[in-house]
Amino acid sequence: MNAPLPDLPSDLAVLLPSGLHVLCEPVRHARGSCLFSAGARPTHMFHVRSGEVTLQRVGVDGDLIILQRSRGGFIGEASLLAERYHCDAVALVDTASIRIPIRPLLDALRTDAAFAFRWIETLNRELRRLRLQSERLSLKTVEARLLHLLETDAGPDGLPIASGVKTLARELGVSHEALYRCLSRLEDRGTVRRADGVLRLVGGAQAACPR
Amino acid sequence: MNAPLPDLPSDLAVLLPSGLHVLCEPVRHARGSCLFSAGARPTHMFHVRSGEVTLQRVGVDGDLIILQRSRGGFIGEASLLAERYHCDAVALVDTASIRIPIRPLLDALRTDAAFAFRWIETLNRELRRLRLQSERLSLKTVEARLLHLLETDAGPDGLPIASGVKTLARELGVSHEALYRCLSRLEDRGTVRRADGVLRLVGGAQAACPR
DNA sequence: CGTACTTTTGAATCGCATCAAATCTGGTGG
DNA sequence: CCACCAGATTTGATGCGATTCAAAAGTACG
Repeated sequence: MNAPLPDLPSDLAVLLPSGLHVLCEPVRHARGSCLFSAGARPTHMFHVRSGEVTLQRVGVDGDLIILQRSRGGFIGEASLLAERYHCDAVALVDTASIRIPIRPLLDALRTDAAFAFRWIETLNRELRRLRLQSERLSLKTVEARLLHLLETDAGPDGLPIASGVKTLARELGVSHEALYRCLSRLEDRGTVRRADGVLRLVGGAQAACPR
Repeated sequence: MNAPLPDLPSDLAVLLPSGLHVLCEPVRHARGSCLFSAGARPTHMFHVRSGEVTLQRVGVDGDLIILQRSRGGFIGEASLLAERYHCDAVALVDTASIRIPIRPLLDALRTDAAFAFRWIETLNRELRRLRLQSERLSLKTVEARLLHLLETDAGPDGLPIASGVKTLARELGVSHEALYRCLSRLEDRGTVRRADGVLRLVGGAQAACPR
């Protein structure tokens, strides 16, 4: 009975079949709140519009592992078919998302081949991103990992780090002290510039990195 | 014009629509040969039946990075929609696969919603596997990474390492020397047993690892 | 039998984790 | 407005684990 949302963003409007448009709901998440928690049964799929969300899990020793950081796009696509979430989704800053109920989403995927194909394209992008993350984590030094992230993940405006360097450190799988030291070294050397919440690679100094 | 293959394995026969069955071709790859190479245009999708294949890429410094190791299942799902392969697929041992031409596969995905949905399930499994790999690579010690791999990737018969420990080392993102040392330490301690090409965790000694 | 590769052990070095402490920051309440 | 607190940022010192280089022993294969 919702009125059609005039503000459903165009990327989502194109991706989703029109039957689902009316089921989309904008949601706001305060900094620190969970979009969902490990163990819960998935009922909604979230599409992050603004803000920042991490998928994280508490490791064996109580240390926090960041599986994914998202500043836009779907979060937890892999949970679409799962019985339970395998990790927490936490808003690191105030975040806006659009949520879609999973049941109708699944029904649409089962019956609408064109939509299913667009979803496959989405999943493929996600696969490539995860490949890059694995590649990044297999690098051995903090500097190499950071540069790899800047080369593969930063937009033309650089890499937003509104949620702080400590989060970035966990995403790179290093201690925040090591990352702070690496950052000032790179700044001294002029390779990287840091300004109000954005990291930027300076110059074409980018070490050639395939794709 | 091929005769229907009497030996199309049942998992593939169930996944693929019958129209594609006749297009499937068994292929054999000698140890060391490439199923495909970075830069080439994807024409076929490969499903590994036996043997072992890695997706690998040469890093900036000429070091080899293993993106994925497969002992069965599709290889390079993410390349289905790509213009070019982004990495090499190399047979580490003599390998048998079934290859399917991509064009008809894409056509089927576009029009057959049920098949597209089964493909989405396949991609979701792949996503979860890659998440586990990222989680593994964010662990800091060789021992933790190896145990994580054994807990998440080993079957009831243990983990086959027919292709050698050096490959395993690269998959874990560590030097082979470090892995050899770690292995003998774990064997001395009785945590792990190594026998003709198979690694096995001994006892219920598994450090509780979620999923 | 020789070649190529893997497996194994040793020793030196390096980078990072860790612990500790000081400074800076934004936000809250008196 | 100021005092205060929690968290982020920064710097320093220490130890550990992994990398790296080196070399020897084992193994498969032609």
